[in-house]
Amino acid sequence: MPGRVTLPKGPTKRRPQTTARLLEAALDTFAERGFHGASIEEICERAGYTRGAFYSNFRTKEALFLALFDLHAQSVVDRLTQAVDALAELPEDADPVRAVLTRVSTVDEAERRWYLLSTEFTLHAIRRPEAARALAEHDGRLRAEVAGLLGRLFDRLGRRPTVDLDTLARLTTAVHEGSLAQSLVEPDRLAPEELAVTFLPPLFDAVSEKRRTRRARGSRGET
Amino acid sequence: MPGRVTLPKGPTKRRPQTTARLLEAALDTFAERGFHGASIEEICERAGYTRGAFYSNFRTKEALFLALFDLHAQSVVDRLTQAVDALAELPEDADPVRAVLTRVSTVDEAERRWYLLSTEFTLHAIRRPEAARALAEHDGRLRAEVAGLLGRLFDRLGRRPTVDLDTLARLTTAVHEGSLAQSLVEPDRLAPEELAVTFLPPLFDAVSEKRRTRRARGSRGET
DNA sequence: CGTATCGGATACGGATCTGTATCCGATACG
DNA sequence: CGTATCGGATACAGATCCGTATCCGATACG
Repeated sequence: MPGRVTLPKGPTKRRPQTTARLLEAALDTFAERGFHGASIEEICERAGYTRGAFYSNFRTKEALFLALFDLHAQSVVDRLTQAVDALAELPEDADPVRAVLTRVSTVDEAERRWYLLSTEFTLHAIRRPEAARALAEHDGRLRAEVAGLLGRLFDRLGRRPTVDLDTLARLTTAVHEGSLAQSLVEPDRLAPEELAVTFLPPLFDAVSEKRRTRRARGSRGET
Repeated sequence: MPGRVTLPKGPTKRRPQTTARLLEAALDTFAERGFHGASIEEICERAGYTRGAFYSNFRTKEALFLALFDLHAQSVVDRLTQAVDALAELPEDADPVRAVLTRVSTVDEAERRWYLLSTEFTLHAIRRPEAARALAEHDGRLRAEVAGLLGRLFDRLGRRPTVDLDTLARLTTAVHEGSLAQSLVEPDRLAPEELAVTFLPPLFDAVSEKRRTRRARGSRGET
């Protein structure tokens, strides 16, 4: 009884290639037309395949959508993790809050597409409790990451938060999403990082207190 | 040939009735299925008409969508205006911030539908610059209302804001929308007013200073 | 070199949906 | 009481789109 699970013998090399292209085309198309507005046909066309290829790789349009969401969700988490790591290597005198914010709130085309996609997924989830659970789970992971980042941030600032970090992460996310939306609607009226840069520092300050001068800095001990 | 513009003589009584029902059915349907997902046919069905009635009252599905948005957008402004007025009649010792917040962040079914609709409209606007202008204009009116409300709020608190009220209104909106989204995705994990109630008071405090005890309670504070 | 198998293309049936063009009943008005 | 006009229904033609069933070429492997 060897683990002969799913080891095909024929020509089994192109599959990931194809799925990848389909996913990419799907991202473009969903971003342009929205979930319902995007037809499977157009997605396949853009990817350079026919519908046969699609149904050979995904069961339904929704499955494709979920796969796409998972994929990019993961990339967001990664990006945030990088931000956390980068924080450690920041010069001691830099303003860590601003550093993180400007890093996080760049709005390139990818970010724009991702916003459209994830917002549409949120709408989808509000209507479908099952999808809502999946989304909540992902948001939870993301939020944990944000909370960790905030923890380190306070640490560096020599302050101790007086509120639940998870809840503060919720707020931060809300601000980020909300202001991203506004800056996408009025690209030349509102810089995407403006709200966060303006209000988060004083807020962070307001919901934390100066740490009783215990516990020295762990990682980098230079002045 | 004087200005005989649109003065029909025949049976001209039912029209507003019909449009109203169509609009209502459209709100339901858009909320359930989304813009693209909702078919004109279903909307008419729910309203108790056929497609003929629709095309007699609207030029296209998008026109219907716009009309619906305008209608409800206006109702939101009204609601906020009421909140401002109600503020004036609050007992002197009440916490005005909390009072306003709980009033604004009730999430009934109507609010839910409105969120779905306006968010979808936002997505639509991000893709269509023309729609974006319309949305920006409405958001502007709304924001002015919010800014006025904030102004009165600070006034009552005996504080003077140190930041631009318009920008602060942007932030408030962002928080409201963002946290509304989160509470709709996880209805039993996050109360819709929790983020606002938790963080806005300390933030408002942080971005304002105690007023130099001059100038009694007039009607409105200038810079 | 033959062949089993996999990836993807083609072909097809069926379901919607959209607009328009036309028709009918009801009402305001002379 | 007759009739012009309006509101809305019906009928129709065209356009997608979806999902499946089937077919074909290519490759890994014996």
